[in-house]
Amino acid sequence: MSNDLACKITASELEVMKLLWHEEDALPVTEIREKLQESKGWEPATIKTLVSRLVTKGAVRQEKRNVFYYSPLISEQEYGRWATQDLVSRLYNGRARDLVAALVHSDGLTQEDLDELRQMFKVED
Amino acid sequence: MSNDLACKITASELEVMKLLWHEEDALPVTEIREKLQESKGWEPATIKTLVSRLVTKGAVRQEKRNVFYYSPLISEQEYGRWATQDLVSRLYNGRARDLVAALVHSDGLTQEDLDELRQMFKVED
DNA sequence: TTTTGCAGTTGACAACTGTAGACTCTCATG
DNA sequence: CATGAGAGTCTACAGTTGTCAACTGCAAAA
Repeated sequence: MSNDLACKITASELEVMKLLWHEEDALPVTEIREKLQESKGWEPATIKTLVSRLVTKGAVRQEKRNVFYYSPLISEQEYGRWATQDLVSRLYNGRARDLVAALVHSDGLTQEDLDELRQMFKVED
Repeated sequence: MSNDLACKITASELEVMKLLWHEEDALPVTEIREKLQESKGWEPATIKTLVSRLVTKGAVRQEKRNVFYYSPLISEQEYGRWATQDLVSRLYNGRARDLVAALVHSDGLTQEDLDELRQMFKVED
């Protein structure tokens, strides 16, 4: 809703973002390639395309050192909020509580989850 | 995750589903058209396409009376669960509680929401 | 019965996605 | 300095999505 452009991250691209989010520093493609090649079985070309598209979309920064280094321009939290809000507005007419309610009433949460959430709500006052 | 085929409902198609979900009975295209034409500004052709695609996908039943009547084959809850699970698995590595946590820690919930949720968690034991 | 409007079906077409090959240029290594 | 690996860029191509027009028949109105 807010950050329109940067947020149209597709499923495949998201995998790249997740990798970048979990690293401290910017990564050279080499490393991105290595990790995703193994975990996703993608060809190097595919990975290069995804990274490029993310750069074009403004979701990733390309920083010139010897070789380009890549780091996220939008944070995981930011994207998470956006994606969640998107779901909420598309499906629950903007009523976020309905999303939680649906989650609670489905089998999506373990007892442990519920406990932890209850805890969270206690503190969150 | 579960109902793979029927669940690949796109954003536009979802608008049709939402309309159908909020009706008791099956609707003839006439009515679907009227309502969406007004609320979405879509051409009749567009609406017909969306309905057809939903039928093809098995998300909507086409029932022959004088003219075809349409009704949802998957429920709003069912789809909601699927979409939520999808988000959770794509973004939060399957940890549903993280989604809720993100929601709670963002500004996505009003005080009222929080109250109601707290209530829900109390009962939900 | 003829006409006409609209439901239903097909086709269309551009943009976006998933996936990947090919080409070029540069840097490290021999 | 020459060479080769691989980073970066371009191109490609099929499938999906958002939008819609054109055609075809049926059923109601005239």
